[in-house]
Amino acid sequence: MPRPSHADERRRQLLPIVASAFAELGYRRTTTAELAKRCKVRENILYRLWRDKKAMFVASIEFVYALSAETWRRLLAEGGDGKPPAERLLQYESEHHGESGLQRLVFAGLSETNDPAIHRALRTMYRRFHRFIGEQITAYRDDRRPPQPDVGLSAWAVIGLGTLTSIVQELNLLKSGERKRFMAEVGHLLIEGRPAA
Amino acid sequence: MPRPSHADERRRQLLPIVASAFAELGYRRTTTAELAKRCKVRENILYRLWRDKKAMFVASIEFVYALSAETWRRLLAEGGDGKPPAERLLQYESEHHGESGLQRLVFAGLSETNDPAIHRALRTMYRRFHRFIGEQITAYRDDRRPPQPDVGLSAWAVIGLGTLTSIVQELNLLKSGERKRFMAEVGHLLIEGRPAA
DNA sequence: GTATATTGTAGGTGTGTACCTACATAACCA
DNA sequence: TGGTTATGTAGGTACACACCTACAATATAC
Repeated sequence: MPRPSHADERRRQLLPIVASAFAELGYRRTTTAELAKRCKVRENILYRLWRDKKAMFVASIEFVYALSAETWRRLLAEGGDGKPPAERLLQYESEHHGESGLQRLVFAGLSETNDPAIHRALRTMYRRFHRFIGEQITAYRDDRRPPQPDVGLSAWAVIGLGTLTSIVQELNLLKSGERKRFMAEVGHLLIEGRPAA
Repeated sequence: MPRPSHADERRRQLLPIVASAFAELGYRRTTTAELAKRCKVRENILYRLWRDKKAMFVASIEFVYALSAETWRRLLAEGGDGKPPAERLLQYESEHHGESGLQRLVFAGLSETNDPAIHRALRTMYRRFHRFIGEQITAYRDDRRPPQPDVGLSAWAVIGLGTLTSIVQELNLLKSGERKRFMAEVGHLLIEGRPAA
């Protein structure tokens, strides 16, 4: 029998490179030639690992989200000297926002394609994202002080907060310190239902 | 003397068509050929009105924002049977969100280009947007009930709310009714600093 | 009417790009 | 060792796209 295929492993090796290219350049400007160059392989090797460019993009979305979620889970698991988990998440994101490139992939997927497969991938990603945030908010909340806004709505709003933060960062609309304050104060308001002290 | 130039008027005629094409297709997929077709002119006529494709895009951003702001101003001016202005704005947007295509232009500008002129145009647009929303929130607030969150932060958060709503709509993540409720409840929380009754 | 500049038409051109074909090489299993 | 198949190399193709050139037509001011 012939050689066994190491395609899965190869995909795992190259996906981070592919994803970061898409996040940096968007969908259209990320040419398959550029991808090949960054991966240090020939184009048609990429085409042996994924059916087409679209499939590379979809895989990138899934990869980047999985990576982010994993990072957050680790952060939350490492035990937080008393601080509430959702607040730690927000603080972490206010310092590392944009690093994963997730938002840039979303913008690219929304504006550069009308592809149903890509939209499906984004939808699935957002649903997972929303559920994850919702779980953190629920875990964080203190039942003793209602009224608090609906968890589902809060979770969407927190995601929107992240999206806007990423735009604000991209366009240099707020300095780093202001951005952190924005994230912390509005985040608190959305989660707790009242302004921070 | 020769014929006078009607270029300004021509630009005003064509800009709505150009802008809606960019909003619908993004930057890259909006080819100059497609623009010409929709405008029912030859390509090089567009190139006589704007230096290049980038200039057409920048003009579109300015046009669409000006149009939105004008719509909101008219809405607020027409006197609102007792309702507070910011709430009417939010309600209006929850019903008409996405119609202007402003958010799609932002996504396109952010993901499909790295052009400084385009980023400058987006930055200016956001600053105006932020100031406008801030003014509405200030006008709306009731001084008798502190504590309320910082107006500047609230205004950014409201913009973020709009952005997320547009993504949610694009991806069909919430039904229309849920989207409206989201906009109303979170908007209230952001502006007033406490959940709606 | 005529000179002059604005409009409109027709057709490139050079480049970029997704994806493919043909073939050489090397790893694996019997 | 030999047969089979994964992996790598080199080059190509068909098309799409931003932008340009050359020229005809037409509207205005005198």
